[in-house]
Amino acid sequence: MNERYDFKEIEAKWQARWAAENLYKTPDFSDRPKYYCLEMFPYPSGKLHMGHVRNYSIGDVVARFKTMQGYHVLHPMGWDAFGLPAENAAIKHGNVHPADWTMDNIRTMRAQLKQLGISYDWDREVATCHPGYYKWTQWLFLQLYHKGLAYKKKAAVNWCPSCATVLANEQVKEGACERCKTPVEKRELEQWFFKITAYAERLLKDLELLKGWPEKVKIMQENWIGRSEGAEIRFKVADMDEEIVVFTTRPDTVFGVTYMVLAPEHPLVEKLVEGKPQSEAVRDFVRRVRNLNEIARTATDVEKEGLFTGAYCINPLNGERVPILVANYVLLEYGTGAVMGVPAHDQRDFEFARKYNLPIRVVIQPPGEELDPQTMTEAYAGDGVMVNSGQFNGLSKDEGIRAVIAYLEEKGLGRGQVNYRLRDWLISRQRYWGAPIPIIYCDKCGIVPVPEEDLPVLLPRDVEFKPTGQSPLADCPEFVNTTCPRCGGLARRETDTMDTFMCSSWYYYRYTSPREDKHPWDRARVDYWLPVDQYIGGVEHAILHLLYSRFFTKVLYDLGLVGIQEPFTNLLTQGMVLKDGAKMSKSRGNVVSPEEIVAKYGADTARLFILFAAPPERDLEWSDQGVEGCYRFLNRVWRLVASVAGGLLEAPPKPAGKLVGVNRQMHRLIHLTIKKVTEDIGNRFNFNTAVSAIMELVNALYQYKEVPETDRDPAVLREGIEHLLILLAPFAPHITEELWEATGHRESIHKQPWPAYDPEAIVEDEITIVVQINGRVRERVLVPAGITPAQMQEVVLAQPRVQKLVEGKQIVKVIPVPGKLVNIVVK
RNA sequence: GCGGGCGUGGCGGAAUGGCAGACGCGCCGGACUUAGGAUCCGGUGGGGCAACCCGUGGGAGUUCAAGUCUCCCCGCCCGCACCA
Repeated sequence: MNERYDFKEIEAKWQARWAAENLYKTPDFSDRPKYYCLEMFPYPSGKLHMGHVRNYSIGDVVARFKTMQGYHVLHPMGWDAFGLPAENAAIKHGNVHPADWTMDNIRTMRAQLKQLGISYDWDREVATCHPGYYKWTQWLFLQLYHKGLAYKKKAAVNWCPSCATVLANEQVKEGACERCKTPVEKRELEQWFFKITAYAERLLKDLELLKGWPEKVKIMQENWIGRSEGAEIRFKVADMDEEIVVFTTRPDTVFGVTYMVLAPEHPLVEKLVEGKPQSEAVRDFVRRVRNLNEIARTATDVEKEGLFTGAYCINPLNGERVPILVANYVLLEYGTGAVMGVPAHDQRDFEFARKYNLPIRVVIQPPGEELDPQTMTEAYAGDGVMVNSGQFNGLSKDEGIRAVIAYLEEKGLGRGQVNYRLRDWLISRQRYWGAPIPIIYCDKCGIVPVPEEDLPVLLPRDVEFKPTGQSPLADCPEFVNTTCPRCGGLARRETDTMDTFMCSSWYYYRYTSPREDKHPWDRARVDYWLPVDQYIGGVEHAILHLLYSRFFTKVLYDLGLVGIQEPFTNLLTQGMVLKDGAKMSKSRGNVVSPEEIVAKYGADTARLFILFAAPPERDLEWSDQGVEGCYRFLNRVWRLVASVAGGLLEAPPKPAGKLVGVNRQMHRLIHLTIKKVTEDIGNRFNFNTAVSAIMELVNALYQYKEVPETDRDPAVLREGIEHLLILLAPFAPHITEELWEATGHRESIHKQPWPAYDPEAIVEDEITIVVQINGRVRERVLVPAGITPAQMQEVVLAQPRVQKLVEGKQIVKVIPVPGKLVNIVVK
């Protein structure tokens, strides 16, 4: 065999052979237990970046490992292929069509994935921009529509002026567009929504089922859903036939209400100020606040500002007249857009009241303390006893909450209420490169869904991509003009397309039957493969994609289309790939391209480094020298195996009889390594320590090779080399396959069963135990392995060195830890 | 502000409450060599000639024993952010 490790030749050779032999093709069903290993599919942005390489290397180790363990593994790949960058490229360069741009990128990135040697079943590849796929995205939209879960409404929505489209709440980070960081604006638009809020409680509750998800992701979703319990209370407006409904988590403090605040956009504001001397000032204020963008509007450090409307409302519990104000700190979108002001027991109300000299009334007295509104420096939100609250005096906070709610319900003044921060999912996008929303508007019949047999509603190819703020499809008469499916009259198509998160909310079902054309998927196959056993991807999708996918799955369950309630049993969120302590980015100029690394060192080195440099959840610091180290290691493996490849298979596959000395030690290490690598991959996904165990095995095999041939057992050497290759195979599939062949094996290493360690092999006759005196290591003793704690103690105390050290001291206690150490406590 | 995570050699990182620093990088020394930035072997937390002592962000505590558990503090990272 070749003296040199020629990765270029080897990797090309095996990639071609694997493809020719369909090594990674997955039959639809099998008697073996199934395992669905899925990595988040990429947006085809151009070329792979290191984050992709990390994601897919991790997934590949898991898929290969599970396959070798005997599972029937589904490991597919596809493309989240609709989206803005394609369209932006078309706008920028003029002559490139988003479809062509996308397909070019897919070709490039598919080739790159193949170069990495990832074990995908490419026959199952899907692309969300393919009509055969988005037909079913549209079909699913219709199912939601028929179920009343897709609806159109006019609302103040997040508008990104740079992307020239609306965004879902989830796509707004710190008041700015998640994609381009442009501050978002509010626009009143009529848009399509999915009623995800109808599933808020289930999405929250079922987080408990997700035992295999990181706590962090579950907490983020929990916070995002933002459940809070309280009450809705109705305040009558004085001298007017109107009422203001507030949501509060503290109905026990209603007697402490000293004012009422409305959001500037609250629909009642105009009515309240009409004809009042305050009207102009209030209108000015509302206008000013509305013109601010989200960042300026919602930053916490913004000074609270408010104005009196001139109107009053009536506290339903004590009949008091309280002034109604408008203020910038009240949000229309949350609760009812109105807040009762209880300065004594809410910090925001407290600050606001101090600023505007509004009265502060204590209605909860903390234990062992007397709150005085004059001297208070902050609101008291804790538990205590109700005071100044009429019939409720003397109750605790929690008793008060229950009692007030009961009273409100009895008198018809309000009711207990659960509120969520989660809003409905806005799915309309004023862009071209997405799945058209399958809806037709007819002057006679109104909103008419496209009949299922007319799907897909195809995207027209020739469209002008001007970013005008409305969908480019609106300027395409051939697309817009149609006939009403109901009355046959002239009608217009919906021109907005769907949020691409809709496309990615169901792709993991499609992989099971990617070319099915009568249904979105084959039910038997979905029932067989789903849920995904292991999902792997970046934590940036903790809310967006993962929440939407959970929502979709629950809807599909309710529609009877799937039999599962949660799509992803186990989730692994991989850390970022950093260079010089920062995320790789073009603007920072610290990008390392996978292409260059693969060209210089090969795919096996690239994969190995990425898996070795850090555990998968943690951020990974890129190191060129670290890559060199992994390359050196593979060369070392190459030379080791090359030096013994010749007659390796002439030895028996495993040693027979009782082994002694170096042979026994080597045999033992082989099995310890099998144990460690199996546990590190299988139980904890600690690939870095698995690799280091394999490195130790290689170091030991080098030593063993130097042992004179007369003292060496060729069966042990064979066992060591073969297991080294098998254990390394999921990490470095090409070099191990080549060496496997070079040592005389006929069948692919990737079809070999994962080895089990022999418990007999790892037992020891003698062990070294540590002797501590007052917790400090003072001696080591070699003892028989089966020694009892009492014997351990005896042996240790008999050691001359121990006797010397405890001489003249009193032994207070001796603690033997079986098989490990003995600690002697002396005074 | 709230929630979560992290802090260990020169660096990436190992350590079911039981020998801190596995493995790799870097560095130092040696071997081979005309030469090597290839390869192989050895060394490598700090102090001390040594016995020993000191060391896991800082401080306290629990324990025979703490990187690991508890409390307080400091620093960095991530998420949410006036959510009533």
